Amino acid sequence: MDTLSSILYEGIINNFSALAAMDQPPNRLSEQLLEAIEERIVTGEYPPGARLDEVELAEAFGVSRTPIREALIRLGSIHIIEKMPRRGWAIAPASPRRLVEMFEFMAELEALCGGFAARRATPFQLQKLLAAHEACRGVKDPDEYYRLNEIFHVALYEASGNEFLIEQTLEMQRRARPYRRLQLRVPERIASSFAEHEEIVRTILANNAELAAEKLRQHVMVQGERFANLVKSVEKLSAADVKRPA
Amino acid sequence: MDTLSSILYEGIINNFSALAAMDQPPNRLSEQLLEAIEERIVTGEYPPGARLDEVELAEAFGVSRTPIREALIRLGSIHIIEKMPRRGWAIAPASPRRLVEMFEFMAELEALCGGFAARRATPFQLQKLLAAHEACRGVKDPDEYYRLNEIFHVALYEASGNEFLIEQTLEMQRRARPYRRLQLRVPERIASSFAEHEEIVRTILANNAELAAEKLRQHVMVQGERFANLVKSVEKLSAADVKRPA
DNA sequence: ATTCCAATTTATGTATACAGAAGACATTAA
DNA sequence: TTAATGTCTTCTGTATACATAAATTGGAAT
Repeated sequence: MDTLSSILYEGIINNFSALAAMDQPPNRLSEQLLEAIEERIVTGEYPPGARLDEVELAEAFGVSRTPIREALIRLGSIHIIEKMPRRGWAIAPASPRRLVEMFEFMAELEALCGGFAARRATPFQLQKLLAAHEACRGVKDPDEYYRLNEIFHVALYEASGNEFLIEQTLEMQRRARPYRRLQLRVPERIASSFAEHEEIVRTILANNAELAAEKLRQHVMVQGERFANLVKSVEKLSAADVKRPA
Repeated sequence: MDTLSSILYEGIINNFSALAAMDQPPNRLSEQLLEAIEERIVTGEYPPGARLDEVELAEAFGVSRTPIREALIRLGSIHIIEKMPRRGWAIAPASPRRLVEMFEFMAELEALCGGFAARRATPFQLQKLLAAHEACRGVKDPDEYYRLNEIFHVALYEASGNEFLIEQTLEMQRRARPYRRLQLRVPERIASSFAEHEEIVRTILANNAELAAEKLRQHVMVQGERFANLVKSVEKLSAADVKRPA
């Protein structure tokens, strides 16, 4: 399906000599497995409630249980899956409620970044933010805009000047990304998104922390516009695919 | 030292037959190792910056690398330790700046919880919050107050009603714990802390989200009162204890 | 003497083997 | 027919063995 899967598939064929050798800078078969499994969870290939059997997964990916275990443990640590006693791992149901809470939290983190940025951003950071914003101007292609949009947001985080906050927000962004994928990226949204960015940048440049925070909260949550859709789709997905919650 | 260590020690002596058999309901040697290692980190036995070598730990606890690895991976997932490429695991070193950023972030999370609690807490949650607050009344012993204080704050998180936020804040609390150790807990602080709690609870009960958030920000950051001390001591500590940053 | 290359050692990730406990299934007895 | 007990199979956790990549050290050459 994606490059990751094909790499892994390649690995199976080559009995992993290729994969093991391929390991560029970032080693970690388990890392790739983590992402692969996360991907499958998010796409619904492994639906909420489904069991994740170590042996099955190991066979499916053509690896031993060890890296699978590692990946599962890490997925468990970020609460994407849960371990039931003697029942193995299961995908934590991504309830609509949880998604809302997650995005609400994300919105607050971004608001925090915006507020800090308005108060403390250095000229250099503001310059980068502005540049990232300008790079979005006139972009029509949704995928391209999506990419540049992420860069803009990262620039915003960095303008907060709090390394710790930046790390945390980046991680949240990563965690939320799988679910964002479900969102329809309609072209009409691009214009309004860009307009909101514009306002946000202005507000930050004007050192209006409160307003910047509020605008960012709105901006992230406006995804709630299509959020209803997202939640609905997940709801259907859950209702349809769950075999038995048992 | 603690029961956990002694259990593990017992296990070493008995070549783990005892331990393996002891495994009441919650098996998991790795779980115990996780707690044991975290304990040692929190108490400062493994200070910030220290390396955690898999084989050393395995030998120290008399177990194989596997459960140690599992524990380390989990500690890494919650950012209590970090894995440096080819340098093994290490307890995240705490520069004064990073500590400030961390507590600032923590303060914002708590403020968030407080704000949400003021807006949405259920009567039951408020009741629990109030109970946790009352439990602190009149407590003189710093350690005991510290313990009850944590319970109060957890009750606050839970009153936010956002599961995701709760998880995140609890994780941050856990993450910050190793560094809190450095704080001097002076008895005089107890009274003012309690008074602040009192105000916070009142404000939340009055549904004043903005003010509750602000008071919590202050409350957590007042640790900044002794924060200067903390930072200073860490600064000295860093200067003195670090062998070579390499 | 300094630098570069090679070789040996160490560390880290993965595979596999093993053990113990829990659950399931079947058989027997009441 | 149902319940209980015993066995067998499966599953999960831990240990160990192995392979590879990186780092360090030593030697040689410039």
